[in-house]
Amino acid sequence: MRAKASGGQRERTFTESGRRAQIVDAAIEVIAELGYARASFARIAKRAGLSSTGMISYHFAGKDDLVRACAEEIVRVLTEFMRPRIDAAAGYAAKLRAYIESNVDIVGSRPAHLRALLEILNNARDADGQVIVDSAVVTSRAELFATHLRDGQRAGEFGAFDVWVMAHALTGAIDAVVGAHATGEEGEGPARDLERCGRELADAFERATAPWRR
Amino acid sequence: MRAKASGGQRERTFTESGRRAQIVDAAIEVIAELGYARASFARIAKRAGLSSTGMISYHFAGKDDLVRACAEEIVRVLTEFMRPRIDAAAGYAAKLRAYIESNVDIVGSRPAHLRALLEILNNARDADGQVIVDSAVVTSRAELFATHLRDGQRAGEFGAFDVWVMAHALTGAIDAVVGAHATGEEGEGPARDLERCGRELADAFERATAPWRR
Amino acid sequence: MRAKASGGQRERTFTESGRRAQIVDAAIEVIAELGYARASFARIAKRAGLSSTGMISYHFAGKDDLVRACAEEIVRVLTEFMRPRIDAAAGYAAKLRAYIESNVDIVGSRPAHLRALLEILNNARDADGQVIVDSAVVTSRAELFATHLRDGQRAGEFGAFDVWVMAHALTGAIDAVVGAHATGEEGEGPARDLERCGRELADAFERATAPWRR
Amino acid sequence: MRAKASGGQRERTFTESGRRAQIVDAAIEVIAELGYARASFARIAKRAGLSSTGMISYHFAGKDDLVRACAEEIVRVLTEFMRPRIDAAAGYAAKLRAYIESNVDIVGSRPAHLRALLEILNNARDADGQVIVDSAVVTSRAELFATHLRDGQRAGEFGAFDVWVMAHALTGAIDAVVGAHATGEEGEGPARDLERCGRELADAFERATAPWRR
DNA sequence: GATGAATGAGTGTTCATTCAT
DNA sequence: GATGAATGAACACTCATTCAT
Repeated sequence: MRAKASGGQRERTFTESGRRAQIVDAAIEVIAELGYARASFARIAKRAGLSSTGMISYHFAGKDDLVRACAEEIVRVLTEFMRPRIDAAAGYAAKLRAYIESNVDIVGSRPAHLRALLEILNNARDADGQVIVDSAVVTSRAELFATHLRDGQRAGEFGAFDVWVMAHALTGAIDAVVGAHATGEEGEGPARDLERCGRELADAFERATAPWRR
Repeated sequence: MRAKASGGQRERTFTESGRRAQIVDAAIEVIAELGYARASFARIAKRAGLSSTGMISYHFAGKDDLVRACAEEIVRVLTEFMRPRIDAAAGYAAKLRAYIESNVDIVGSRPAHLRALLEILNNARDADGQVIVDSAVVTSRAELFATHLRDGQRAGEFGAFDVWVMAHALTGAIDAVVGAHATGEEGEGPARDLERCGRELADAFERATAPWRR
Repeated sequence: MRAKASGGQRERTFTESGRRAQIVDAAIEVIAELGYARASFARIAKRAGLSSTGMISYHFAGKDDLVRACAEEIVRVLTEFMRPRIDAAAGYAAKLRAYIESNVDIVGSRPAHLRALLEILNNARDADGQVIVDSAVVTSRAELFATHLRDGQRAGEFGAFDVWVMAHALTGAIDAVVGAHATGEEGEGPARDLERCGRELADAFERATAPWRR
Repeated sequence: MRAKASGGQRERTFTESGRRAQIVDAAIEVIAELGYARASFARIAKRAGLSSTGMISYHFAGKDDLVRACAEEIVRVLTEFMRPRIDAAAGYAAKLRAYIESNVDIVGSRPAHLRALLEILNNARDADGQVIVDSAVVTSRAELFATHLRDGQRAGEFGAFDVWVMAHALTGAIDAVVGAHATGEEGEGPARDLERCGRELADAFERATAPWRR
């Protein structure tokens, strides 16, 4: 009787897709604003203009399912934002810079999506304490980096560092800078605009990854 | 009837200190294992071998107080581990390397402490959604970095990067590498030992921060 | 997911109104019987035939909200009982008598409502120790008296007493007589029926308020 | 081993009496300030400068016992304050006036004692919901009034009212005026000083009780 | 399809009281 | 005499989920 199980490939009616999208959007907003722990069905339903939480349970198999749907939607939106800029760049180093800069820039146009994604990646666990979306999203991001870095090394555009370490350092650094900026903590010094932050970060990793004589 | 408020300066009896320490240790373990959101008083009490959650409330003014006590204990332990190595290093660059390497190494000897600290920093908020331990710990970490980097720049050991961005990139990168290693996700390639990860990460930031010709 | 906040103007379904009324009735009974302090959600739920206290929280925003709803319901019932008799009386003195007598009589038909109201007025405070329903009910009662007395003085039906003192004396006297009668304490002497008590009290205040030569 | 059972006639050592008195004083203050429901052993112990609530349980058989001791102490103090003024008055009517006026005046010199007494009378119940101090204190007050009024009637100083009703009206009126004044609610008009309130109230009951032609 | 009332386990916290020391 | 750690029940309240309608 129930649709549920977002992993399934059942086709969805328009209204169901509409409701699902509406709920996912509301959930993303609430998670971004209140954090994962405080993002209850009740608050999400209120934000979505729904009269009861039952509606959410009706459309999603459970909280895990909803969270996964949110993560997928966020990744879709972020990718859509970053893809063109990365594609436009020529060469591994340039693509890496495009990735970093666009990832940082995104905090300006989609701050909620980014905050929500970080919340989900850091906190979402199922009843057994297992991470919910990690393998589907974050690993792929790091692995994607790793692949890119390895390819760039082979092409001679990068130096001889450990790609696994560098890939994770990269994701962590981006998230931290973005997070610190999003929470308004800008420290002393000249007002920090996003573009400059992105450029600085890209500069740092350019130096870290550039070929060098060992 | 307890002075509670960890900030207080009331002297504590031996038994009370013992119980507090016991509870803090249990809380750190539970937070590390189950994540902050699932670390309830009930679970912490069970882990500590306590008969009721009331006992925790008896020794701590509230969850916030317990969490702060955990953070302080973790920082104390981590500092104790890292301090000698950092002090032994001579020069800004060497000290930075010592910090990074010892911070990564620590995941081997105190994995729970590190995981718990990250959980707390990322998730612990009070009823109003305000971060609980940030200013006392994480900001000071980034600010400490920023100060170190700025001093190093003046001494000519570092290049002309933005210290705010670099400091946050540094903390984020360390936490990400450490976190990825702690969760057992080691990707492909040769088995990654911690020391090598620390060295690689230190290498990367050495290149990123080294003086260069603009 | 309920609009809650009894002040809200959301329309309610039939079932919801029913449940709310049912809970309010149970709460009034429990407060009257056990006193405000002992009127916990658990006891109210049991009295209302509900399976859990969560149900009460579902229909009311909190204990304060429930208590306010109780006070409103009680005032509604009491007003319904007294209004016709007061309206039927002609002149300030006669209306005062009608108020006092009907207020005392009501203890016969709605003893729980009266006891509960007194309990609420005397004890209901929020977390900060602020009175919950005072301004809405009890003050208005004393103020209403004061206005009535002042108008009666201007019309020459009452003497030259201080209206503030008299108004509070009036409310206090009514509540005390009603309370003493409700708790079954009737002292010695002939069995005291309610009507006679009301008449005696009205007589006393008639003498106290009647015009006199200073 | 334990002293306890305040009703008992065991002689007490000096320190024990001292501790008891100290606890009773603290309890009276806390009840007056926070209300009966919020006056927990923990708060009373803190106010008394005690390190644990165990101390209270050691000296009193339970909360009921402590509350009874408080009521007795309050009545003792109030009586001490009022007795001389009442004794000095000659005649039933004059004594009644002295009682009312001194009772109102007392709010100026012992506001906490009065508030605490009202809190106890209105709220203190044992586990079965039975009033704790009523028979010992409040009834005696009303009964004392009733006796006084009856004697005055026989002496021809009072009219032919029902003494039970008048006695309770009197206690209720005094408590209400005193309570309203103590909570700062003074309404409009000229600043209301206590003496004037007492005089007004005494005037009102003088008129209500004075002999009249039926 | 959709609703919203209902559930029961769970949250942190406070409570009066006990008891070994 | 006195202490303070410990207890366990109770508190109001939130949670994700279910189910008759």
